[in-house]
Amino acid sequence: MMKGENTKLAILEAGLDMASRLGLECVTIGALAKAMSMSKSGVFAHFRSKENLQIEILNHAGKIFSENVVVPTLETAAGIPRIRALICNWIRWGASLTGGCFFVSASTDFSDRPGKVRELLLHQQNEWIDHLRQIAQSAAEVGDFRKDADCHQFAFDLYALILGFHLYHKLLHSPDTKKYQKTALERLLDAYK
Amino acid sequence: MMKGENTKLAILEAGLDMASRLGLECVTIGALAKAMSMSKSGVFAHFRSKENLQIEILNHAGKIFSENVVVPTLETAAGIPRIRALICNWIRWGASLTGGCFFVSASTDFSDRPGKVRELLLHQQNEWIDHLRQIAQSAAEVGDFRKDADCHQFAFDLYALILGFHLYHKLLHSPDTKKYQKTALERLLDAYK
DNA sequence: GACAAAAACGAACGTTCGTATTATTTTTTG
DNA sequence: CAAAAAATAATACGAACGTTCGTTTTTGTC
Repeated sequence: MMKGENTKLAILEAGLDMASRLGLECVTIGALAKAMSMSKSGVFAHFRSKENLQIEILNHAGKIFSENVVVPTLETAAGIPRIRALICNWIRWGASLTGGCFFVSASTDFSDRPGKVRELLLHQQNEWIDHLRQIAQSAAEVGDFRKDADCHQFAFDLYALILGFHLYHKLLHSPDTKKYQKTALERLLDAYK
Repeated sequence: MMKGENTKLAILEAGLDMASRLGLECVTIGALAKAMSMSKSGVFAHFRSKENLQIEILNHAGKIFSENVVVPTLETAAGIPRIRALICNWIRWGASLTGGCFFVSASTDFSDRPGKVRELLLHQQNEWIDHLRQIAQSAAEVGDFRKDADCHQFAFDLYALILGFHLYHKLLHSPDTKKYQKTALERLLDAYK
């Protein structure tokens, strides 16, 4: 009753990392079992289907992401400081997984795979983007951004910046990635002041 | 000698589209055979290994991409017009495949899959980014950009913009994607003038 | 320590994966 | 039109896929 929850969590942890590397679709129950030194059926029993496993990985990732990236920024002053904190946390989150940000992999992986997994991912991504919009909104309210700043546009701009960082960092291994990201962020913030 | 080349090209065409949807790793010889109404072994014979198939899809995509996206812009005046033409062509290229830009899928798919495929992809992406840098360079030379514009930075900025467009368009199906992209592009170009 | 519940296991199911070998068709060429 | 060559199909292989089942081990409770 207790043991079960622990191993399940450990499986999700391993599954999340594997998904960050190979994509959510390529997380295999057999490989997961091998990584956990468990039997295939032992792993399977926790989820009862692969779709369920994917959904639980998605939810687990969302929980961690919220706790480690989003929530801590609420202790930072609203406005530009909070935006900076969010980017900082996001980079740390990406670095905590072998394959980088799990949601970037999952998003490209499932953009053409209809089903419950895709629907949940879509919901999570919309929430994330809405959060980006909200922090822009509060930046406008505290005077860090113009009053008439287009916050939807800002969410797009910031997410694009993040995706660029991810590609340069994870595929190209460009040593200047951080510099590019910083420069782009400063220019972006300036544009909304 | 003739027939073979034709069917091989048709297979690559189908494989490219499948890869844009499911990712290059999930392009399966069996599924490809079904899509072509051929036998598995008939498809296999053209490539002799899956890794070869992936490499040939990658090269085929690179050829089409060069012909349809990069080369045509050389007829446009160097500078900002050429940059606009490139974005325009890139969007059309993305729309020509069911799953959107093949290289976006492939890049996230293979960023953690060592091997020849990843090496080739990396080479292609570096070439692409260098091309982005070059068109910024020529924009600086014709006076559309500042003389001291950081062209490496511009390549990063523009690619990030493209990735943002891809996500908004392909996963979120946001109806405002085009608007966001246009606004971001104008601001980006302004920043380098 | 007994006992029920929970968790993990091992074996097997049918299917699909990539690949190899062998046969048959189709196309090109002399 | 037949011979040579190329292209496709047929068949089979071992491995891995997700899943099911029945059994065994481990765990928490009285």
